Amino acid sequence: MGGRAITVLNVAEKPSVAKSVASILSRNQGLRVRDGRSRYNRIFEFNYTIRGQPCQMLFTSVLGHLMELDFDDRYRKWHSCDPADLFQAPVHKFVPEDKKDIKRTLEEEARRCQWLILWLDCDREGENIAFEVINVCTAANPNLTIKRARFSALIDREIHQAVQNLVEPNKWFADAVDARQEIDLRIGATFTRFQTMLMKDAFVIDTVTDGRNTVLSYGPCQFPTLGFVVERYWEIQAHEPEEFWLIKCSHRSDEGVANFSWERGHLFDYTCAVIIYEMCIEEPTATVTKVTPKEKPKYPPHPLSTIELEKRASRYFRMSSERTMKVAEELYQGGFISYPRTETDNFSSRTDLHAIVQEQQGHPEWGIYAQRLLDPGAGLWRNPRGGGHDDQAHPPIHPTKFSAGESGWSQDHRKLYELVVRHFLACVSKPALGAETTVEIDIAGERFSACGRVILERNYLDIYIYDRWDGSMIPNYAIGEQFIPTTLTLDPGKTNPPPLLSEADLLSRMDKECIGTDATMHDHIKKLLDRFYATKDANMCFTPTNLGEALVMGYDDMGYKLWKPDLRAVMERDMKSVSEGNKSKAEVLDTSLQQMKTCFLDARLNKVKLLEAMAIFFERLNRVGSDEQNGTGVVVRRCRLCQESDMVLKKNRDGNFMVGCRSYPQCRSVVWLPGSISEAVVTTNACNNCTPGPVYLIQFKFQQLKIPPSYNVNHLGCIGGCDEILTQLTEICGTGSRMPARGRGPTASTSNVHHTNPRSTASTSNAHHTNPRQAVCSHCQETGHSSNDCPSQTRRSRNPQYPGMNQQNGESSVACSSCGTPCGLQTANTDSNRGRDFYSCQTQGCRFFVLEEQNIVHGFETAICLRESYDLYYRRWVDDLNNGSEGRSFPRSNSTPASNRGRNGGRGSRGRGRNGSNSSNGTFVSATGDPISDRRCYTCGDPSHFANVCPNRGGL
DNA sequence: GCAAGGTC
Repeated sequence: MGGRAITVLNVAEKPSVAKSVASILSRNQGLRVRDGRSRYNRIFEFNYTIRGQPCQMLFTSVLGHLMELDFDDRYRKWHSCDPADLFQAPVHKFVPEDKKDIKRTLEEEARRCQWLILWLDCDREGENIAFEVINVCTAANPNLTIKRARFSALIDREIHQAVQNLVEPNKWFADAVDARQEIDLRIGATFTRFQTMLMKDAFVIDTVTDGRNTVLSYGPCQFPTLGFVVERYWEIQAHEPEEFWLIKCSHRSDEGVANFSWERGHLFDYTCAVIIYEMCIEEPTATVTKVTPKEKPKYPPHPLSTIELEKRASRYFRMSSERTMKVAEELYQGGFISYPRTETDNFSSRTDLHAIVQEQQGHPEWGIYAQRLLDPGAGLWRNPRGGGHDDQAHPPIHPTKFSAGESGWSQDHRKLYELVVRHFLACVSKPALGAETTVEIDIAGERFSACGRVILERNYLDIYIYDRWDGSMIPNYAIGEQFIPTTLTLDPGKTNPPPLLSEADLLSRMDKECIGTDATMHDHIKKLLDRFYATKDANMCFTPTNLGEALVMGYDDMGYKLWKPDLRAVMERDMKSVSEGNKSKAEVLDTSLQQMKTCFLDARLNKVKLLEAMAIFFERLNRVGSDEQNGTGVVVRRCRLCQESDMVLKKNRDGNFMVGCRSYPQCRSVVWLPGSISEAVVTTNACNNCTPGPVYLIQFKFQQLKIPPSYNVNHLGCIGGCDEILTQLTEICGTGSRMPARGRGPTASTSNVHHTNPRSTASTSNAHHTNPRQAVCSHCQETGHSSNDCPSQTRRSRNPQYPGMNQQNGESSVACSSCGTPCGLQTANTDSNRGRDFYSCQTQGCRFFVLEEQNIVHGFETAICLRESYDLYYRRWVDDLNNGSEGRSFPRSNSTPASNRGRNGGRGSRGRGRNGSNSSNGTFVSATGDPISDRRCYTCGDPSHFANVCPNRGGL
C-alpha cells in the first residue's frame, strides 16, 4: 500500500465523539479544526495511516438522527384521509429543516473524499443513523468507499483498533430501527387522530386541557406509561383493607428498651391470634433462645447511570426526571460531568478514578473527604462495585471538572453536581460497617426477635449524606436468661393499599418493562403531564386525570392491551429478530401493521366503549361539527323552538350546510340541508309564504353530479317548509348530518349526561376492570357485587338479632363480659377461617386482651367463639358459657367438667376424632384434654402436635 | 395537530 493519500470523511454521532476520536487518532499532532455549516458540528482535520494507506482525515459529526420519517404530504392533514389509511399511506424519510446545515456539510465534504468511515454509536439507532449518513453522502458522491468503525469506548487502544479493523455497516441493525420507526409512526398517528377526533366531537374536554388545543395522543411508549399510573390508581381504589393482628412485646431494663417483633409477623385470623396470644399471656415468661452478634456492611451505591440519576434526584431533591436531564445536559455541556445518557454502571478498569478524586480535594465541603480517600493510611478507598450494565459507549456519570459552584448555576445545578460528585466519591469508598445483635426469645412457644445495631465505621456514609443508617441500642441478653415482658399486647392492624406511583417508581417500572430508553423515559413521563393524562403531586407521585383514566378504561373495556407494555415488548422482540437477521424488515412490518390495523378497525367498531368510559367523566357535547357551536353564521330566521335566538346558516366540520339555532347546545333546533350543496348564501329576500317571518331565502348552488339532471344547479330556496325542491333534493341526496335521517330534527336532541361526581361513578365502573379483587367477590367468587356486599356475608353478619351460641337450636345469647352488649354472630372472612361463624362484641373497639406491665389483666372484652374451632381451642370457655357462666372473663383454669363436652360436639362431626388420650407424650390436646388430629403444628407442619409443644423448637 | 429515537 502507501503512495498517494486519500481523503477520508469520518462521521460521528455527536460532536464530542468526533472531537475525542480525532484527538486520539491524531494524538493531537497536527490537528486542525474548522467550522462546518452547522454551528455545533465542527470539522477536524489530521493525517493518519490506515493499514499502510496514508489518509487525510476529515472528522465531523451529526446530532443523532439526521432524518425523520413522515407521511407523504397528501396524508399529513388530519382530515385528508381515513385514519385507517395511515397503515398503508406512503411514508418517506427526509432531512428536517434544522438538520439541513449538517446535510450540506456532509455533501460538500463527501464530494472531495474517497472514503466514508462511520463512527456512529455502536447500537441499533447508531447503525440506522449510519445509513442516513450514507444516503446523504453517496447522493453527493456515488463513488465513496464505505466503512464502519466499531468501538465500545473512547480510549486510545479501542479507537486505533477500530480504525485498523474497519467493517461493513450492519444493515440488519438499521432495518430493525426502520421498522420500529414506521410502526411507531403509523400506530401513533392512526390512534391519535382517531381518538382525538372521536372525543373532541363527543365531549367537552377543553375544560381539562386548559383550553389549549387538545390532542389525545397515542403512542406505544406513552400509553403503557399512562397504563402504569392508571393501574396503580385502580389498585389503590380496589384495595379492601383487611384487618390483621399481631403480638407486640417489649422489654425495658436499666440498659434500655428492646422491642420484639413476632416471628409470624401478623395473622389475619383473629381467633388464631387470640389463641396464640392467650397461650403467651398464660405463660408470659420470655426465655432468650439465641443471641446472634454479627458484623453487617452497608454498601455504597453502584456507579451512576442515567436512570439512577433521575431516580435519585427525584427522591432526594424532588426534581422531575425531565428537569434532571436538562440540568445534567447543561452540566455536561459545561464540562462539569460526563455524558449524562448512559446505561453503564460499571467503571472500566482503565478509568483513572484517583485522578477524578484528586480534582475534588479543594472543595470546601467534601474536599477533606476526597483527601482522606487518597490517603492510603486512611484505608477508606475501595474499588467500585459495578451493577453489571454496560452500554459499551459511555462510562457511568461522574464529575469531569472541579467546581465549587459557578455563578450561572441554579440551585438545581448545584444539587445535581453535588449528587454526581458525592455519588462518585461514595462509589470508591468502603462500605459502612455495623455490629448487629439479634436476640431471639420464646414465650410459650412463640418466637420473637429484636435487633440492636451499633455503627462501627461510617465510611461512605460520611460523604453520601442521602443514605441513612442509624444505630439502635437494646439491652444485653444472655442465652437462657428469662424475663417477664414489660408489655405484651395483641394489636390490630390493617393492610394498606399500595402508594401512588412516584416518579422513581415509574422510571423503574418503565426500565423493567423496556418502555423507552434511558434517554427518552423522562420525555414519556412529561408527555403524560403535557397531554393532561396525569398529574404529579408535591411528593412526585402520579395520579391519572379523568381523561387519562377514561382512555385507559375505554381500551381496557374493549379487551385490548393497548395500554399495557405487551405491545412494546412484542415490537422489541421483533426488532431483535430483524437485527439478528432472523426476520426481514418487510416481514415484521407486514405482520405487525396488519395486526395493528385489524386491532384499530376493531377498536373503531367498539368505539362505544371509549365513549362510555369518557361519558363517566365528561359532559357530552352532542354536536355534529365544531362550527355548530360557535354561534357564527348569517341569520335565516328566528328560532321557532326556543324563540330566543336566531337560526343561522352554517357549515359543519365536514363542510356540509345546515341551519341551526345560535343557542346550541341549549337549543338544538336544526334544519339539515341536502348534502349536494356546494354553495349557499343567505339573501335579503324574505319568503312570502312561511310564518312567522321573516324567513330569508337562500341562494343555493348544487353539485351537478350529485343531483338528478332534471334539477337546476342554482336554486333560490326557503328552509321554512314551503320549498318542495329543497325537500325533494334532501330526500334524494340525503344531508350532511352524521346522524341517521330519521333521528334528526329539532326534537331529536339527546339529553346531556353529566355526572357531578365522576370519581364515584368511575369507581363503580372500575369494578369491571383489571383488578380481580374488584371484579370477583372474594367471598363467593362471583361477579356482580363487591366483597363488602356479598349476600353470603351480609346474610349473617347483618343479622338483626343477637343470637346465642347457636341460632339454629336456640341456645342462650352471649353477652360481652366487658360492656354487656349482646354479642353478634359474625362470619370470618379471613383466609384460614373464611365462612366460619363466631361471636364478637358489637361495641367498636371492644376487642382485645391487654397485658399491662407485669400484671396480667384479662381484659377479655369480647365473647368470641369459632363454632368449628371451639372444641379445638376453646372448649373450656365454651363449656363455661354452656354452664351458664356466659360473660365471664376469659377462663384461665382448666376446670371445665368433661361431662359437658358433648353439648356442642355435633359440630365436631366432620370426623374429628376425640379419643380421650392425654397429652403427656407431646401430642397437642385441647383444653379439655382431647387430642387434636386435624390441625398442624405451625412450626414444623407435623399434625401430631401443636406449636406450643413442638419438639423442634428450643426453649421449652 | 399525530410516534419514538437520536442529540445541541
